[in-house]
Amino acid sequence: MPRSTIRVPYDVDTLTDVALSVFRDRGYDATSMEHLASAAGISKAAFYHHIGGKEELLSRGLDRALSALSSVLTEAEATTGPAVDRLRFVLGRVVTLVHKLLPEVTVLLRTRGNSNAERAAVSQRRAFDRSVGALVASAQQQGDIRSDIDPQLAARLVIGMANSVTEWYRPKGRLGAEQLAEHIVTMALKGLAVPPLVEANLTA
Amino acid sequence: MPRSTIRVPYDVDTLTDVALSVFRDRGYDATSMEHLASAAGISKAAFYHHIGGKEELLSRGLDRALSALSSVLTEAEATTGPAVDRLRFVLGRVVTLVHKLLPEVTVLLRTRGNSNAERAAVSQRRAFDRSVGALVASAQQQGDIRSDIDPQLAARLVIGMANSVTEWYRPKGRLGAEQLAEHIVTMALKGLAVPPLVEANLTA
DNA sequence: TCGACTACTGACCGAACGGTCAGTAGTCTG
DNA sequence: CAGACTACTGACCGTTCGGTCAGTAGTCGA
Repeated sequence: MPRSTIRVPYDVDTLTDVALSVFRDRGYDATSMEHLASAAGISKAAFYHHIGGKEELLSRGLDRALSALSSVLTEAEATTGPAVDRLRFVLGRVVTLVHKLLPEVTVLLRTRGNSNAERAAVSQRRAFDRSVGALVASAQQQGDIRSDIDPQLAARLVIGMANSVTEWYRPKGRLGAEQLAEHIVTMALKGLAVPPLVEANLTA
Repeated sequence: MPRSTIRVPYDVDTLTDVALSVFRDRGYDATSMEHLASAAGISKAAFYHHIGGKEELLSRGLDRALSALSSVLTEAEATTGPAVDRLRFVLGRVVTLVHKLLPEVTVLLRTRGNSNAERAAVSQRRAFDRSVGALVASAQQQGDIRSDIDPQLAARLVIGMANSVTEWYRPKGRLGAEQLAEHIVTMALKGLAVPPLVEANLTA
């Protein structure tokens, strides 16, 4: 019976969770190490016993979000099949990811590039957007979505809609990740659908 | 011939412009008064000759964005006619407003409520979202858009898409406010359109 | 029971912050 | 050209920041 009583020591990941939650509420720059310490219920110095510094906490959060985001693009459903289906899959995954990693994604989206770590994160985020843009372009070439919009613009709008979930979503709410994803994917693909008239299947 | 040579003194509005532009780039909390001073080309103390403090600059920016936003709802096209048309109008206006007041809206959207002024701004923003939600609900009741989505959710997604422009738009780009608005309004209303089958005009 | 180790604390450090102030250079009025 | 006024500067203030450090309480294996 090792850890019988109440004391459960903190570890790096748990403290990162605490920090990201506070970052999401107050913003990274407005959060002091004292805020984090009191949120965790320990002293500021105890925090430094586990982590290297404030920026490390940010980096860990950015890494979590970015690695989850980039792994979406390597999944089988994102690399095979018609581009529309791949786009549908990626967009749905982005929504569930925003839902599962709310603090991490929120912090990522609000990063302004004030340090090297932040700049690297911003450029990785842009790379992801470009990948989705390429997916939109493919779907356009395959005639499955409208071509009267710049693919990069369409990608940004659709991703922006998915990301906007971070602005209002509260985990306590009764809206689950799957329903949320379905609504957003539906809105996006209906918004990009080819005009529902006769010409669709005759051009190719 | 009063002001013949080079010296043009700063005024409050111009310094607010400078400040909001830096706030947009670095974030409010990561911006020091020294940053603002050097961006304006004057000393920090000179800044304080014109303004009361850092938070006043933020408040002025929030006021600009919020008053422009709320005035949209009082315009004639937003208060008369079918709810879909009013929704279309409001959404288009939001996009052109984001375009015209980029720094102000960006700062508003990133406000986390860390002071009384910020908290007031956040609640005004929420009130605007609710108004758009009510507009969506009316359009649903009038049968002009899909009813299989919560009106508040639809409003948030559509506004989130419009707001996401702040994340990537650069004034230097060749995409104008009107084209941008048209694309976003089109995406949003196609995404919310009633299913394009036979039943649409027969129910009422 | 002892020494080693882990998790932690309170007191403290230099730097950077928002903000102030005494003074000055230039300009406009009479 | 005197006096008042506006726009501004550099030096400075108290506070808060991220981060450090010497020490301590509790827990472990031997």
